[in-house]
Amino acid sequence: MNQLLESLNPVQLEAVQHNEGPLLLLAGAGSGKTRVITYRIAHLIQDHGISPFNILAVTFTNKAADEMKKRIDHLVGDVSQHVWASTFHSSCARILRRNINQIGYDRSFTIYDSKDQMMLIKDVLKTLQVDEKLNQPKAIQNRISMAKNRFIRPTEYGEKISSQFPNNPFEEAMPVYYEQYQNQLRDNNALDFDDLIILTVDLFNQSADTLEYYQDKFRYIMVDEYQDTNHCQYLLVRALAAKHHNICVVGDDDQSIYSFRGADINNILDFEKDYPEVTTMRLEQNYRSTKNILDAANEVIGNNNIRKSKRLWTGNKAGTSIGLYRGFDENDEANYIIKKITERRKLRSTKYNDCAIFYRTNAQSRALEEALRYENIPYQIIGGHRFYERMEVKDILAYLKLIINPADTVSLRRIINVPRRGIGATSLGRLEDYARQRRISTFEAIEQVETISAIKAGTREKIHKFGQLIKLFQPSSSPLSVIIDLLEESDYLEQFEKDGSIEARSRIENIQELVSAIARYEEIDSEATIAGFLESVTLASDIDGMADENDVVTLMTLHSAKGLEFPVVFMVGVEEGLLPHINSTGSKEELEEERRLCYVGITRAQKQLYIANAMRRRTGRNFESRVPSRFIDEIPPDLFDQISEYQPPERKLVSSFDPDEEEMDGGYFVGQIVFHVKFGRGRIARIIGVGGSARITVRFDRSGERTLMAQYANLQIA
DNA sequence: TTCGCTAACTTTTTT
DNA sequence: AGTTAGCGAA
Repeated sequence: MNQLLESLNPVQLEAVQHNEGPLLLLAGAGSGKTRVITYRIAHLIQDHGISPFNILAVTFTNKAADEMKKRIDHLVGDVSQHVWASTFHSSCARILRRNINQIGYDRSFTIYDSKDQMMLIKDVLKTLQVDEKLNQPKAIQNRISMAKNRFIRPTEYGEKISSQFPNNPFEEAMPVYYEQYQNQLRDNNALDFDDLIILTVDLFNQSADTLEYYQDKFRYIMVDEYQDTNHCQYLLVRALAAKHHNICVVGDDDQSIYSFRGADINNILDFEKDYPEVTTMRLEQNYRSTKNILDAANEVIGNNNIRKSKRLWTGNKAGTSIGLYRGFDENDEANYIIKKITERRKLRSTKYNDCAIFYRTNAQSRALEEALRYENIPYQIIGGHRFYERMEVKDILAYLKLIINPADTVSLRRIINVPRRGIGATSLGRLEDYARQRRISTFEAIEQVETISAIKAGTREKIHKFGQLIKLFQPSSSPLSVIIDLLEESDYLEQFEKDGSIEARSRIENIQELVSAIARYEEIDSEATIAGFLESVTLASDIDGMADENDVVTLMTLHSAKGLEFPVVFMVGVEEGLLPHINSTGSKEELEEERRLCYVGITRAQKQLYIANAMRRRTGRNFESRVPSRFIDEIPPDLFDQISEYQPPERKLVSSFDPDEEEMDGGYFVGQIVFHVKFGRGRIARIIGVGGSARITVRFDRSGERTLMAQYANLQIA
């Protein structure tokens, strides 16, 4: 251990050796904070005789937690497995599985992901007979989540939030929606993501004994990525640390990128106020990136005002210049990246593995994927359509959820007629009416279905059979045996087997993959339960599924990239409207968060950074002209390679898009002969504006002058 | 009453 | 691309 300590720089060493009392560690990007946290834990265990049972380390993703465990294991060996290293959500789920009965929930509760949540909100709106167009479920979901993050209850919502929006019918209705939603959750014995945190805080508020138990258990607490905690998580940490004050939080206000999820940057800025006796340390030496890359990052983030002032420095050499490319469109942008990857692979033995491509929105991955596939470059995409959100996977998971928690009507509704059993919306509605009248769950109504005269006898029998199917399985049986029997008994696969299409085949493969996932889970966990598997699945994050051992290029959003590093980084779509995103340029705060996002992207790069954008980009049906991001202007020009731009080929480009799309291109010119479906042949007289919104005036042979919108004109070029 | 087909609409970031 | 509303057929 002592030998290990020698490898730390003075500040890192000081942080590792600071054991008692609150510690605020402001750790810049690439400053070795994970190293500090793991060494600190190892130091506590080995040199101070602290029991690993008394240590809680909270990270942002399960992957980060696993990584941390691995590194602690490396330092101290097997005892490391007793350290609680997990995410906020997983830790809380674990606590609630033990103690939630103290606050009136059943310990077999189900955790709803955001899709389940959405179903429930839609159901609430339907019951209240509210128009979904005026009161969008997504907006409601957002409001509720934000309220929960701020520890605001349905009863307090009106006073604390709605009152700030006078004469806003939507805001005024919110308390009702929120309350109904929460009631529904409770009736279903279900918790959403935010409930995991808020109910743990409730538990601690209501039971002093339980709180004290966990305070004493977690005498040493470490929170990573503290800048991304929300108010509710702050309350949780504060409660846990209140007795012993051995709380070490690590964060970087410059990397706070989750305010849309309720992250409160004040949690880090105000830590010193909460704990007056706090020791604050700054890790400002960057070990990750070349000087050029770090200089670019520093210059960009220097334009933010709301931050603790600091400047990262590095002893690393300047390295190569930053590549900047302005492509013709998203396909050209993708081709540039592929060219660079292939080039590097040939010249300097860069592996695919070393390369990552970051974008602002998931939709941007499409063009990149197509290009990579065309060139046969192996890649993995993090996020987007997650495996566990695939329709067929969710169906099977819903079966499992219903087996362990029959009160879960969201899952019940999902599968009662999947595969088709001849139980339609009308019968289901009658079943639910019956349940509502008797104040029983829908599943209990199924058990009494023979007595429901409103449902036809034939359908009653079908519903009864469905009930029997679910009751066939024991919640306590081994997950693997249950899923195998379930696939057999439910005839679920038959619908795809009959189909035989590629799509159906891939669905069957996905279910097989789910079975193997359960098998793997059973191998790892000696106390495997269905509930445990479902929990690990629901709380898994995109990043958790990332494989670092395969030689593939990795694609992900800038948000997902946080905490990672790659030798070669490509940032694409660095344009106004995308980064900063169009929806986040309303306020100074939002814009600064976009800048931090850009900063996070830049600082992921170790050796080489490429920044790319496009002159025009396809948005839905149309093309839009795009302007380079203001963040590019914030990088000193001398850090860039010679700036390259799309060069139109001599002859007309044989493009990869189909002719229909080509017409919506701004590639018209005055004097051009064009054909219109209705107006026939004509010559372009004037063009006002650019891109899809341009107005083109055409002098038609038959019908005279007409002005058309470029995007709708549908002109054939002669 | 259930089911399958077509057409329209939407995409910021996520535990 | 994936969901959803609406319509006609079984």
